[in-house]
Amino acid sequence: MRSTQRDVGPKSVLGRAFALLGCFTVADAELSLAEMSARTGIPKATVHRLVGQLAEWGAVEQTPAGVRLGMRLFELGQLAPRHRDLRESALPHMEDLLQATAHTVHLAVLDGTEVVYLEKLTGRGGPPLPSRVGGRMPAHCTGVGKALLAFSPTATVAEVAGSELVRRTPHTVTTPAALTRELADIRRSGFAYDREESTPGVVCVACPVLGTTGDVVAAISISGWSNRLDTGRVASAVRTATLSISRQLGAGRSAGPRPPSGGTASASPSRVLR
Amino acid sequence: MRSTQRDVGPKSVLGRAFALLGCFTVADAELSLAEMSARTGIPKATVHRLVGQLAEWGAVEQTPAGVRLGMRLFELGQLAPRHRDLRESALPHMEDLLQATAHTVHLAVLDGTEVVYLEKLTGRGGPPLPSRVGGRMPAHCTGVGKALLAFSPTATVAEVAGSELVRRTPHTVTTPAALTRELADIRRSGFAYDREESTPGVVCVACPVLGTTGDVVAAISISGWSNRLDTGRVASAVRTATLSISRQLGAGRSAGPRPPSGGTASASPSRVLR
DNA sequence: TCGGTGCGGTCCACTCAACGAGACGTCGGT
DNA sequence: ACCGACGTCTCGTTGAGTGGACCGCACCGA
Repeated sequence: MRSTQRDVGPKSVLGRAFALLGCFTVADAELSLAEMSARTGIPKATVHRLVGQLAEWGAVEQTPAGVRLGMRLFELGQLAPRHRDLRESALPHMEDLLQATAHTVHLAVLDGTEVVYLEKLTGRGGPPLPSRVGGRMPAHCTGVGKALLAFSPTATVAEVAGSELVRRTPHTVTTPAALTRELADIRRSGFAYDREESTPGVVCVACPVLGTTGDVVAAISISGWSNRLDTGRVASAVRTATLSISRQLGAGRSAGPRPPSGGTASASPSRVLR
Repeated sequence: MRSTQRDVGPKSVLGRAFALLGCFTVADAELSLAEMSARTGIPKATVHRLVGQLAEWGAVEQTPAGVRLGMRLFELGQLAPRHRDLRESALPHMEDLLQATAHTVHLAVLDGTEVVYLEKLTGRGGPPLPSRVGGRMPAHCTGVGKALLAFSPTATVAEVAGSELVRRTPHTVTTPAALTRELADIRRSGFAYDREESTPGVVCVACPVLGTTGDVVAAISISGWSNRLDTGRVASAVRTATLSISRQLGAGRSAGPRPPSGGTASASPSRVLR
């Protein structure tokens, strides 16, 4: 056997450093130097030195048991504008939704062909969901993902349609044609549904959050057991929340409206969503 | 004038990269290459190259207007174990506190002589607070900070007492003696109060969250206007929440109880907090 | 008690990745 | 047309980074 690594990672210091940080996952919160060396293919002497520098700055912490991600990364991550501005505006409304419906509320943005969850308020007695703040899911099989795609530039949609549409449940949309059709529906109605497409027995409704220039910046959803959550009933609450947030986002400073660089798939998202 | 910089930053690539990332603050969410160069003292050609590498990995994003922190940092930051485990256990209880009292709820940990806020649920109509998720405050003038210090190893307390106790309001505790005295009170009662010591007109109650081995890992507080929040009334609710969280933390996997390496200031935190 | 094993940590001569002064094209303001 | 400020790119130089080898230690089964 030729060992499990063989990254022969990037030659740049930064590339190596990021490779080391990338070793950590939810399951592997704490690793030994030797393990990091094995995973990245970086010689242990180098790992030792790099980890030392990372620790000096607070990106990782050295514990008796090994190395783990440090607080400084968390602090820095919280400064990421895409996250900060949205969370600030959205959180109160998300809390309202949680109180009103008692179901799990998600806030997510699109990144490539995946969604990244920025916030998650878990409802009591809701289903265990694979989502996690800072976690990723394929866009095509989630409510938030479809809400985001429906109002995204055609290029973005094409990228997703061109990628493999992984089947996660029997109900997952797995053909580009079906996806395109559904996105058109979402554009018309303003609502995206996930009918047990990402997790069996779980449904959700999602609505897009529009920025000042009318482009999608995020999406919010409510999820719950398919037999206990009436998506039609809570849909308007979700839309109300997203509209409030969109309006609030206008108040934030923005470096002037950016030119609509890539034709949006819809005629005018703000029209149908008024 | 000799320019405002003069960092002559670390010679290591990582040091420079971190210096660049450190340029960003809440106020400066988006910077130009030239500005980053000026602030760090790194030649612009180097900044250009490093930012390119950082962007390649997603640590920063290059927009037409400049450079800003990227999503990848947020994602990584969410994996920091100290944050993740705590948030998972604490958030539901924090939501309960918010619903029950309608006041702002904080979750924070100690880092050096400062506290870092891990979570903040803002109550309706509460005072505008300087705290922010991922933000820092001096430990000696906040409720959470004192709750954390009271049950921290003596070395930690000494470090804080030895540092300058910045006066933030007329009520701020600014002498080591007064601080030590108050910490003893907190150890006895299990409650830490902030009586307009960090922000004028704002009070708060805080309780420590204990880990499996009985050492403090975090603190939770409720804050509000001094004339509208009866700290004595909500104190027991905070304690109940922190006790629940402490118990829940035991359920998480931990690499075996670590030996109590540094004598704790209190006789036995878990006794008084039972 | 003793060799084997895997760990974190250290050393040091080599070398190539990182460096940065400088040149260039392009804006936007005057 | 001029200027200044910016992002970008080039290229000869060099020292920061490298990694094979080694050390001391803790643990474990023989």
